[in-house]
Amino acid sequence: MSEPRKLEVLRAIVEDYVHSREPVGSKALVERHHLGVSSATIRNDMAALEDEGLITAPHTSAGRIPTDKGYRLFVDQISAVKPLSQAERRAIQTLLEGSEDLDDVLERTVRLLSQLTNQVAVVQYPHLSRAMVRHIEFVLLAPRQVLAVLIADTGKVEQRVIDVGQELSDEALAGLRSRFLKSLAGTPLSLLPQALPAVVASCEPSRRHAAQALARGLDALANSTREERMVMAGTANLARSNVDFPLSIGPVLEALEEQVVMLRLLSEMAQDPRGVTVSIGRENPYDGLAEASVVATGYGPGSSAKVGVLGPTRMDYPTTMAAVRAVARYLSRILGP
Amino acid sequence: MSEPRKLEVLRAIVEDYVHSREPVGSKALVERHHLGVSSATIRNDMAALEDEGLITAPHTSAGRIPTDKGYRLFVDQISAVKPLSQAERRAIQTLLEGSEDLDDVLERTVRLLSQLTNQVAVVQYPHLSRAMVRHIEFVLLAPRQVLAVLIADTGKVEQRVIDVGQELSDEALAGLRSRFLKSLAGTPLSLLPQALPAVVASCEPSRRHAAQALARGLDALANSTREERMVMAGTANLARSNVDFPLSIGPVLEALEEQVVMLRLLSEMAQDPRGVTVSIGRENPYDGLAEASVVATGYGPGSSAKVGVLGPTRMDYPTTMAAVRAVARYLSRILGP
DNA sequence: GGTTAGCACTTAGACATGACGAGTGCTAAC
DNA sequence: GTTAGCACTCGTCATGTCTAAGTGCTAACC
Repeated sequence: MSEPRKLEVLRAIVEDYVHSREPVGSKALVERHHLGVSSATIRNDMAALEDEGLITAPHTSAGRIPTDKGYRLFVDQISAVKPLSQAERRAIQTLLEGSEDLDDVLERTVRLLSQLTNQVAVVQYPHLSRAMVRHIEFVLLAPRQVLAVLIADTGKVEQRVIDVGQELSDEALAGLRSRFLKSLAGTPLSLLPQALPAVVASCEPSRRHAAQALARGLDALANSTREERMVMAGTANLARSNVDFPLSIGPVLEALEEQVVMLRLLSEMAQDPRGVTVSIGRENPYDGLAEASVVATGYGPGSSAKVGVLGPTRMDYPTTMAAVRAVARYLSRILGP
Repeated sequence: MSEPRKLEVLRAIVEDYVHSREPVGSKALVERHHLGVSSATIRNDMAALEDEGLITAPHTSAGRIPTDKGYRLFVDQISAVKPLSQAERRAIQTLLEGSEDLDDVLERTVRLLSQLTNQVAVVQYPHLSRAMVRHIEFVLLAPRQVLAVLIADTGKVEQRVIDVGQELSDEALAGLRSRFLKSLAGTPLSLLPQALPAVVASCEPSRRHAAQALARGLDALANSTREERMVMAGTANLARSNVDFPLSIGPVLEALEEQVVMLRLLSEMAQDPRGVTVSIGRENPYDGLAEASVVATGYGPGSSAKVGVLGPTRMDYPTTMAAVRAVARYLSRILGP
């Protein structure tokens, strides 16, 4: 029993099953792929694959379907990269280049990716770490309430209402604003936590309290909110393939709606700097996604933010991986310097 | 055959069907509701109701289920307002009061509403019309690119990148900014289109071109983007009741994802200033929602923005309507002056 | 040793059959 | 206008049978 042929059989099973959604038997296999051996031989190979836990039979006399482990092996060792068609590349390029706003870019990206893959696409807001403070604005909403706006040189704008704990005049606030702005303009957002105390210390003691509150607010602005958000598209694709989620797509929709779940999942996926990462079925930490796979990769500076696709474990991995990788590349290029 | 009893029968059918999801027969009806007449009489009434197109029988020997028209009559004439429980009222109040940001308020609102009704909740961003310009900021991203930020007194922040068509120095831009700001601060956003030309005219001729571009940008900021967006929650509830969408929930998800469809639907729903509006099944202009109903109402200034709930036609209208109305009221109060 | 052919065995799924029950419509009596 | 009674219609469920697909195993083959 040759080891290479066994892998070839696994590959054929995965491909056929992904294509037909039906358990694939030994006979159909030798017909569709010219393996050069008889169905009986394939049966032996299949029995071996089943012993290794790579495939399984839904019932005694049905064909085999891949297990999570089988998909894993397929993805890791067997599948070949499937380059995108010229048309697809062009579609990516033209669609993404027409956008201006960051929101706009991300929105177009998910739509594109979900159409390309016929799955659910998600993209995380890019991390701010390398961005620098371009501008800071404080607006007095009420005597004690200040709207703080932080504008980064990447064109990203963050806002938050802050209760400063003491009454401030417009003039006082303007003074604070110029002090903050002078000290912090050009500071990388990642260094804000270190830089803020000095600014607070330089303020007049009578306004120290308000300055403290504002500093805390800015700190939070830099680190939280947006990068903890994501955009999503293509949930309707889940319903189309509802055969693939026997238990109903409810839990999957719940996971998608609980953005926290998705974000943790994306950030926990092993960092493979060279390519896309795949999380298959029960490998997912969240139970609702036991029948789903996530294909994701990083983009942007340091590949820190993630873009990816979610679909049934029975998914066309090579194509999906290619699409995710290509989209991430274009995305990096557009958002890049 | 008494007319009032016929309506009573329709009411009973709707209520039982909503509760049990099963066609309801004449016998079960007299048992569950003490109507004081025999099942045969009910049968006569039912036959009459069927003739009028208010109920229908899925097959010869099954009970009856309401038609869209039947639901319509039920909603318009029969259903009694079902006040929320004390606990629910408190839940609304505490949950919504803890929020600061507008985004935050809307997000909490949809979550709350979807939990309250076990349906999909949507809320449209409030219209800006009455908001006033609080602050304007221009940031030079590149020699010709300006990031314009418009801050309204409602705490809303809008941003956009504008190509000004000519090179600007930081100083020049600061000059434009202060000119815009001085003229426009306090202007209602709805009056921006009229106010902007005067500002442009007051600028130095050499910067007229840039000022024009900036004005166009601000105009767009005030009128577009956000109020054309909506927030949504509870899509997972669709899957739970997938029995109610025989054709699969795919088309419904598509409609929800195409925000344009939902926004048009919401805005086209007849403006009943005194209460919530209901659009039932095939009354919806969009085919994918032929088995769905939308319960919505306006909120905020002029009740111009909409908040609502989407679910199967087989839905508990009285409760849903009460929840939507209550949430809209709290929302108006919080966002109010 | 690996490969093949053949055959007995298992099982899901499709189909027919019949009993049952829920529900209707109609008619005649009240 | 209401009621009781009865014949009739269907959907559902349980049962049984048959077929096609596919396996596992054994014995022969190279």
